[in-house]
Amino acid sequence: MAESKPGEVMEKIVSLSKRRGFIFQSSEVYGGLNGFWDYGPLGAELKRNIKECWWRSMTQLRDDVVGLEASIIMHPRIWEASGHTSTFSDMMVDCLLTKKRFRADQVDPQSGVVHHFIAAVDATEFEKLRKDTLLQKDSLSQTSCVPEANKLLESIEDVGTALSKGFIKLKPTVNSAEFIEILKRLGATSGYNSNTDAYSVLVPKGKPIESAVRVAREIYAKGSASKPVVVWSSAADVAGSTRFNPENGAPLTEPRPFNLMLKTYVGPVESADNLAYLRPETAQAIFAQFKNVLEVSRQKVPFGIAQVGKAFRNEINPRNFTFRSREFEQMELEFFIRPEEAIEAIYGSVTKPSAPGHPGEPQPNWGWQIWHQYWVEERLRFYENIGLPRNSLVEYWQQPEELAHYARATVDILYKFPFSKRDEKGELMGEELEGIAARSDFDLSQHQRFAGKTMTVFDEELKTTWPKLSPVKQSELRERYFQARSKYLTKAGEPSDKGEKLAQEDADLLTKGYYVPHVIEPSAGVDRLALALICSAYCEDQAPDDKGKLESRVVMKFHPRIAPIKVAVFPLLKNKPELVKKAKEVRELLRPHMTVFYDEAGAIGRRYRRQDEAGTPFGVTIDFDTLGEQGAELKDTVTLRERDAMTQERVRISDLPARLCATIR
RNA sequence: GCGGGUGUAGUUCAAUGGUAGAACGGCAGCCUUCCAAGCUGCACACGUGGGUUCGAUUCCCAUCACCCGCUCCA
Repeated sequence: MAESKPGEVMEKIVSLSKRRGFIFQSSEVYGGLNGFWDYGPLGAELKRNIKECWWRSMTQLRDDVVGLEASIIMHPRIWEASGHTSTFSDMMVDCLLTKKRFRADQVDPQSGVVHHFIAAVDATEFEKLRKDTLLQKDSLSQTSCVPEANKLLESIEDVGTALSKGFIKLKPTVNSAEFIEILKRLGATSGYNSNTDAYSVLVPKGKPIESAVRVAREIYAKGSASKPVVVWSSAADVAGSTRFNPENGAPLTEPRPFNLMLKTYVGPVESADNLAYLRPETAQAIFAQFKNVLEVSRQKVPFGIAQVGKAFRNEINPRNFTFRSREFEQMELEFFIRPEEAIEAIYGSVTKPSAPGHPGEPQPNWGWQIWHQYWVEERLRFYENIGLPRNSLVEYWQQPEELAHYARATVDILYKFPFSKRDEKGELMGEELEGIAARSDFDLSQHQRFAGKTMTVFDEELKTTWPKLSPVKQSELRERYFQARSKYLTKAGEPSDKGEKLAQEDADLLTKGYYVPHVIEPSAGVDRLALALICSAYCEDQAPDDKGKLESRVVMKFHPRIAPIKVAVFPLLKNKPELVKKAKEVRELLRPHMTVFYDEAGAIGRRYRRQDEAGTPFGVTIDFDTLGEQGAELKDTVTLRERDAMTQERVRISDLPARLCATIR
């Protein structure tokens, strides 16, 4: 990473992304669309490589994980079961003064006196109006506003001190709606400026009206009037109101639904019956298809289901280039494990983590904690394997208060993006690339309840082991499992008698070898990873020009495994047909094995530099030696140029495929 | 969602109330025996919509987008 100012690095990366065809703004010719991005030729290759690396390491190189590719639109009930419908459609209110946002159901009810304000006038203008009216000034009479202005002032109690108090009180006989009408007419005919919005402010009982006036003036001051004099109309006692900000008594907006799922309609009719959502995460499809996959894959718990696919969230505030987008791609694994009661029944004990770091090859008696640790370490290895240095990553253990209610533990893997916040020591804190969550049996249990279909697995080993346990052990394990199920059902909102009954049934099932598996979920963002790899690869260094003078060079130091183009093939000169012919032969030789880019335009140094910006790790140049002009021993050898060190090496053409394939796999 | 800033070729930047230049990049050609050489030619831009004006890329308003700070991030 180049040592520039933080904002500048990001700007350079954004501009290079466009210049070289990594990332474009979506719908750019129409002015763009907030939160959506497209990948150009190099970006598309980069993303493919990321996904392929992930897929290979998660499924093809393992025995215990299989794949799934589910539809983006699923049954709406899935999102009820997962909790997305309710949490995504919370009613939210905003404080009109501080703009702070609250969940409507979490505002503490307040009691006290509500002061109603119906308008505000600018202090300077009000004073001018008052004087002009008293003096019957021309400016008013010319627009025949005198009667209006007179009527306005007559409606007010104690006009003289209104300015110093900061508020106007209407005479009890005055109709406030008529007063507003006069204000508006004055504004329309003479340009007299006022704000006719109404606000109410709550103050505790016994507090003077001035404290309400102060809050009201601040609210009006955010509008047109810089020094507002507010118009007070009435006050009333209230009890248990949730319409005011508990912190300052300022009014809150009407509760507004706040749904972060993108909606669509299935079928041609836009009715509530047809409402569907674009999935906000890919994980739920895995849970919903759990039984089908289990049935056909000949897998047994512990095993996992992996999926790569698009997801959509109607983010409030897309930010930081592609980092927070409304359409994005996820790579998720749901790894199903036995509940600890089953492990203990079968193996006598449960293995827990004993030391930090990778715990090694999975063992059948591993408990959820060690499985969780295993996946954290596996994922860190993955990132290092595709070129993110360990010191650019942060392993962050979520604090208990940060955990989602169903999660037992979550580790975030963060990458230190240039736009990351810094801690008090000035170190980049990092932004989330992936979360590895231990989610207990929450998800499958939810779908079991909502769909009314069993999500249990049958464990032959458990069934045969259980009868051999001592009655004491049996009842201990059964009780623990009952308690766990009972806790879940209570949290899920089942009435206590029904919850108790269901938990007893679950506990009975355990003794017969059935249980709902628990799950460890490593969930990563493809686009975030692509951005991290681009940021990590970006590098400015010095390279000599053809006269040996050092010039700055931009080079994308992608790991060969994920580099969009693996090798570029150049004839040294393009006007020598023998060189061109040979170079094209080399291109065809390599093409079946990797992405190859052929370039014959311009000087050779220029072509190297072009590939440096694309992040192509290798350049192969065909020269006159290749043709055998310097003798037979150099015939059919080429220059292999390495991107980062710019070193050159003489390599036999026949050795090239194996040589290059070794580095890109 | 709030506040501030910015929108001119692919990129980075100029200039201007009378419809725009450069550098680099791109393409084509010539040349060129290993790190952005040279020469010739070509293509490409005032984010969008209103308003003011005889005339707007320029001034005003709105909108969209991007950046920064807050807010939010199940």
